[in-house]
Amino acid sequence: MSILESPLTRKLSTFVALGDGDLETLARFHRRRRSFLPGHEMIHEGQKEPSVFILAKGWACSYKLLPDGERQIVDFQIPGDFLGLRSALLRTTDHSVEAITPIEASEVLASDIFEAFARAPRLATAILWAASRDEAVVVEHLVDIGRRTAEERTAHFLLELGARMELVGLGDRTGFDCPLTQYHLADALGLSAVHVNRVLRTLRDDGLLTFQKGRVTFDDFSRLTALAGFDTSYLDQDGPLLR
Amino acid sequence: MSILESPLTRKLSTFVALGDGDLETLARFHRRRRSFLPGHEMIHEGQKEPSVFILAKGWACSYKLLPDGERQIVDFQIPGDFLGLRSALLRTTDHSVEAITPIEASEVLASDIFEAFARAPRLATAILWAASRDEAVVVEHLVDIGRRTAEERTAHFLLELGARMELVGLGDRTGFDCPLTQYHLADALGLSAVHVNRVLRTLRDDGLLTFQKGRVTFDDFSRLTALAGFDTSYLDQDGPLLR
DNA sequence: CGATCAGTTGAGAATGGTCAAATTCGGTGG
DNA sequence: CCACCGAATTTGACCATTCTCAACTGATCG
Repeated sequence: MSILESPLTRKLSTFVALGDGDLETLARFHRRRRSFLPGHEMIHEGQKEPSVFILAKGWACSYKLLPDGERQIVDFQIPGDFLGLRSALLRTTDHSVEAITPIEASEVLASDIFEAFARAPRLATAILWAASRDEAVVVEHLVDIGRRTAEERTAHFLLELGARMELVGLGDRTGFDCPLTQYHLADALGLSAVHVNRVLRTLRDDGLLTFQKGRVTFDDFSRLTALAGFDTSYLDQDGPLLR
Repeated sequence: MSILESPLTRKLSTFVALGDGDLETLARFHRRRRSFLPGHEMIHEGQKEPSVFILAKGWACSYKLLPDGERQIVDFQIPGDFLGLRSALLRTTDHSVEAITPIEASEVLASDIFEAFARAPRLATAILWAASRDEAVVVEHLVDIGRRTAEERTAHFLLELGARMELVGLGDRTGFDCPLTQYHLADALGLSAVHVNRVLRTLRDDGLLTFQKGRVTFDDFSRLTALAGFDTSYLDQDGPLLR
């Protein structure tokens, strides 16, 4: 795959048009190709040397574990997303990242990123934009868990994933392929797996959304966005690409 | 107050020792002093021109409102914190910020920050560190709401605020002055104000923590941290300043 | 063909919400 | 100094969302 069609390039281009120098620097990020199997813990909480990856293929999740063994999934990462970027500057990594599917990723050294900041300011801005957007996603996730009912929350979260998949060309408003289990959803949404199951059932029975056999189908997109109160503006992705 | 004793300088110095050039650039951030009264909405969700402030005195909160009028507070800002930094690169601001107490702050232009990146790379790194730390705080807040019980959550949240206050010289492990109402806490913790009241009561009755008359008192710091499972490492503040 | 893992369903319990009514407390004006 | 006001806090009674435990189904895989 050429750098021009990579999910990350596609995503960053939503924000700024990248020049040849930017693309060249970006290509240099992709020299250390690595593969991981499902379940592999790519980044460990407490790690002293930060690792940063760019996800090219597959899904991962970042999470924190509590003393009692409970898990909170902070976010899922899809192609084009950075893994571990936030911890690049912290002296110890504050979360873990696990491969959900088989993964192909590029390992990036923190020093490569800092060099890029000096060499390709346009690209640097785009990377900071991606980081800001990732944080906006986490903030909206916080709102999901804090103030939305289980149904609104589930609908909102899956709509967001759909919008993010669409941005990298892996989905549209009919739905997207989704390798998550109901346990993953439960740990992300702060619910029990049993309750997630019941919520998915009522959403399906109401003709709103189907989560089955590795695919999320938006059965009634407009009623679903209304139920969830979903407004894409926080994703800041209605840019050059879409308009 | 000299730039050397400002809460922000104190905080950033935890991460790197700033040189004269850095301090000079930092001083230049403080040219536009502004004051706000309690309740004033300093930053509005949906705003097209981003505003960034550095908080010198007082407390603020960043939040999002839902269609049904419910509010989720994302974070409280205390002296030394940035307001609106995350939105500096997004094309429309994704949250609002309101003054809780009377506030003194410096307004910073996004362009000033970018200039600083070119001119004072050490300072730039420190600012990115502060932004990463802010995000780590939001992530831990997500864990609070998603996977901790109301009591653990309340204890953890107040312990975190205490640690942050300590970093800027406004608190210690006996407690800190805190202008929040129980409604603020409720909107931050994803609980009802009534339940927050009950939780605070049991924490007080158990001799763990007192939240009263504008002050949070840690009555039994070690039992409290044990209950909350509080580990400061995500705050990444055990740096030059403290050891 | 067992074993394992994801998904389903039911019943009862618990955490936290809602509604409504005090009570306290810091001001403010008389 | 005192009466009063509004905001914040407190408490009780009842309700509902969500959890836990437990059992059962169905698909996949060596």
